[in-house]
Amino acid sequence: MRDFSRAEKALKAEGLRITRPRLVVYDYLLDNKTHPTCDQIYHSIVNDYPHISFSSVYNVTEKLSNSGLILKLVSPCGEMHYDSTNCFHGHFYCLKCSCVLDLDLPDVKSFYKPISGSTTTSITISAEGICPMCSKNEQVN
Amino acid sequence: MRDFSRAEKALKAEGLRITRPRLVVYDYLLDNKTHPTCDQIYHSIVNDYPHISFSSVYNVTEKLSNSGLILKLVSPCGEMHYDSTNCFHGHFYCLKCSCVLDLDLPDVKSFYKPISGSTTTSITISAEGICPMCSKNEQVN
DNA sequence: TGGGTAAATTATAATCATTCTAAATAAGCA
DNA sequence: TGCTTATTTAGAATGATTATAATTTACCCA
Ligand SMILES: [Mn+2]
Ligand SMILES: [Mn+2]
Ligand SMILES: [Zn+2]
Ligand SMILES: [Zn+2]
Repeated sequence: MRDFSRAEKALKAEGLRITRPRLVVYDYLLDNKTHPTCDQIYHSIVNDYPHISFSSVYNVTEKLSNSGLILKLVSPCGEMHYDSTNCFHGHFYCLKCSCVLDLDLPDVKSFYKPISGSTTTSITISAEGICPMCSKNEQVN
Repeated sequence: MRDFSRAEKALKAEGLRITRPRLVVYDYLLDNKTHPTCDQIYHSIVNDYPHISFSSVYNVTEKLSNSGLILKLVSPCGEMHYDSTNCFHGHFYCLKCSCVLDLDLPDVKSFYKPISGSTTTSITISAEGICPMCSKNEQVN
């Protein structure tokens, strides 16, 4: 059994009920900064927690992202990835292996000018291309 | 019958075959800067061109975006929108009415530092929130 | 100008990530 | 401990997009 204390603390701080699916999914995201999809989360945790359902992974990621504990990212092909690093940063999407990498970016508010009369909830900066690993493999082939 | 000369010229310049679906879809996008989805494009043009198929709208937008004539945008909920303004600019996605608005942004290359060893194909900057129209309507209610 | 050929279109079926539904279960409070 | 309500769960449904395969068309060349 893993130590879920960090996940538990964060859930409590948000006033969310402590449940096994939430602990397992959130702890997985805290430990794995790979920006997984729900499918990847499910398959990564189902061995250690056989009773978890696909539905719960979807429900939990939805709840956690609505509460702001995690980020919900949409890839260039429209698939949803989740990220427990919830402070502002950009993402690089590899067109070959579909991996998602973090980008360090300067403060975005310095140049963002909202449309007059609009309210902005979030800003996203992303890039797509070929990741270092795939670039290396291409040279070999 | 509309004047498709601008669309035809651009298709020729890209070495693409001139077909009715391509002319109709591309001309529609040149005239309507609303960032429509394939579904919206189809329903907007089907009255004037009853023989067009859904498949063709998907095929044409795919072909035009692969050739660079149009941009393919992915919304925060993962749906694809198309834009005949193919130079760099950002987009604002309204969470209420799902409209997509253009954002003027400074040159992005000034602050983007690619991950070492990676190749970048494109950079995207987007914001989400409530558009001016929806903000105004909210005040009334 | 009229085939020939590869490309594009079309209708339809298939895919598949995500959402919905409703019954069973469990968290948290008194 | 028991109550109330939120959460979980399995399974079905959804819907945007993609795949398939037959028909049609663009356009090159003789
Ligand atoms: Mn990240
Ligand atoms: Mn635009
Ligand atoms: Zn890669
Ligand atoms: Zn709006």
